[in-house]
Amino acid sequence: MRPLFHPGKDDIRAEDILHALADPVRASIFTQIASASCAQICAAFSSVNNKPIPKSSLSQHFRVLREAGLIRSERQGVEMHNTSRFEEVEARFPGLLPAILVAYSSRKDAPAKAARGRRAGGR
Amino acid sequence: MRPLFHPGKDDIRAEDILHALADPVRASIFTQIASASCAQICAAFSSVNNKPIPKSSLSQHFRVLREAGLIRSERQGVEMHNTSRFEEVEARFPGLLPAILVAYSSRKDAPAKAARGRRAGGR
DNA sequence: TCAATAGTTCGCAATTCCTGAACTACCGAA
DNA sequence: TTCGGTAGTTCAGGAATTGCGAACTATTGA
Repeated sequence: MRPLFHPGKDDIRAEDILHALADPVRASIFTQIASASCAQICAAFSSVNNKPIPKSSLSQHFRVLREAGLIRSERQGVEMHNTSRFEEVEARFPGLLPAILVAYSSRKDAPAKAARGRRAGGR
Repeated sequence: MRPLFHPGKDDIRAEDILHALADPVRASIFTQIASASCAQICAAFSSVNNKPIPKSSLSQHFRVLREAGLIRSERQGVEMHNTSRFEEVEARFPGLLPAILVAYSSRKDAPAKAARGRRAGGR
């Protein structure tokens, strides 16, 4: 198993942060990470949404978050310990994460209205 | 030609904003839009970077920005008039756009270090 | 050593993205 | 009205990315 890559604090890039958090699933994972394991997140998704996310997909999501510099993953015994790198990201891009998290938390939009008819007839 | 889709102010979604601005090219377009036409943006990219962006790609970028609710595009004679919807987005997601724009403008990262060795051997 | 648990990696299908070519829309001149 | 030029959109295909089941790796406890 290859060692997990974590970008250095100064290598964190705005586009990686935005890309990582542009996926609502990953944004949700990130907000739930107060030191949660992958399995706990997985269980949470299974119960809240009734759509259980496959663990391979979840692993990929964690990788994207990790390589964007948003979380740090360390093995602790048999499971993985994920911690937020909020402070580091905040130091590099002040105000960015709070603004994004607020934007997501304020979504009162109807839940996933199936593309809401946009891109009508779209490719 | 299909009429251009613009989401209503309250239909703007955080994930669309983040996805649209996760692309440095689009972020750059957005910051340059003080009422610029597609052709002007295109010319700007040709001169600044020496990599001219094909107009079809540019058109797609504009579409993503438009459908995310970030810009408004209106035909004015033979060319397209793009204006920022900054205030509307700001009203819906306070602080989001300023934080993102600041994050991009503060990038002092070495220009495109060719993936910086990350994802070593990565898929 | 074996079984169980947690997560990663592989491989392929599905989706999305990029871009040259063709097309549409508008304008001005003949 | 027709032609020619300019500006931008749409189409089609290949490239790149993503999603996910299956196989694999790592660690612990019996």
